[in-house]
Amino acid sequence: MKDDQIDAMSKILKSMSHPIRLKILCLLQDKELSVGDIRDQVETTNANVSQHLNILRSQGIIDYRKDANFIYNRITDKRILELIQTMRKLFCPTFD
Amino acid sequence: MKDDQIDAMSKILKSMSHPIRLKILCLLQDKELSVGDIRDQVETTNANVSQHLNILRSQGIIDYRKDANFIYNRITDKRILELIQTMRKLFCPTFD
DNA sequence: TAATAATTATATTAAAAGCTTAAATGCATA
DNA sequence: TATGCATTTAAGCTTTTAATATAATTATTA
Repeated sequence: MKDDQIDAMSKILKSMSHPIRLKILCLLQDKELSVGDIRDQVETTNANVSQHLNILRSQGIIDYRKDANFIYNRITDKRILELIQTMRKLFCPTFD
Repeated sequence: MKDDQIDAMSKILKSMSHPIRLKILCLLQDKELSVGDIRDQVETTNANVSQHLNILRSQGIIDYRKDANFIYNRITDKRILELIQTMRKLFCPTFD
């Protein structure tokens, strides 16, 4: 277990450890969503969602595609998909 | 996905997201260790290790047993064991 | 050009995270 | 009981950075 692996993993965990960002990641498990979609489910402002998305983007966790003046976000890193699924299985028994 | 489940999970992630604490959890995967053992592997002071252990204890992630004037720490929560194993599998390919 | 979606820039506030140092506790043994 | 070792706790300090609000800006469409 190398120290730089530890460091890399803790950065990822840290970026996932904010309630809003974790919720965003859960929402993006099975679909892509626009910033506005996310803002509706996570109750906050557009700018705030955008700022949180930037943090996740800078970690390479999520990506986006542009369509008209909408930005659709999705999880790029398959490892993150699996990690979140494991977490839901472990910590959210009923899985909803 | 309930909001309080999200909150609970983000607290756990946050407590795991410090390099020293994550390293401690990795070290405790397959064995129990005293505070001094941990201090040797994570290079810092006794007091600092103790403080990090307290954070993990307060989340119910680790537990300890006392033997003479040594305190042996171990991971109590089996979910944490599985979560870390998943993370190592995903993010540390060579798995060492 | 007007309207909508999203980003960026800026600032502010708070807080809180992390570490160091030193003192205190607990246990064992001489 | 006195000493030494392992650990914890307390206090303080520094820094930083985290999170959000607000307002301005970009980009796209119509």
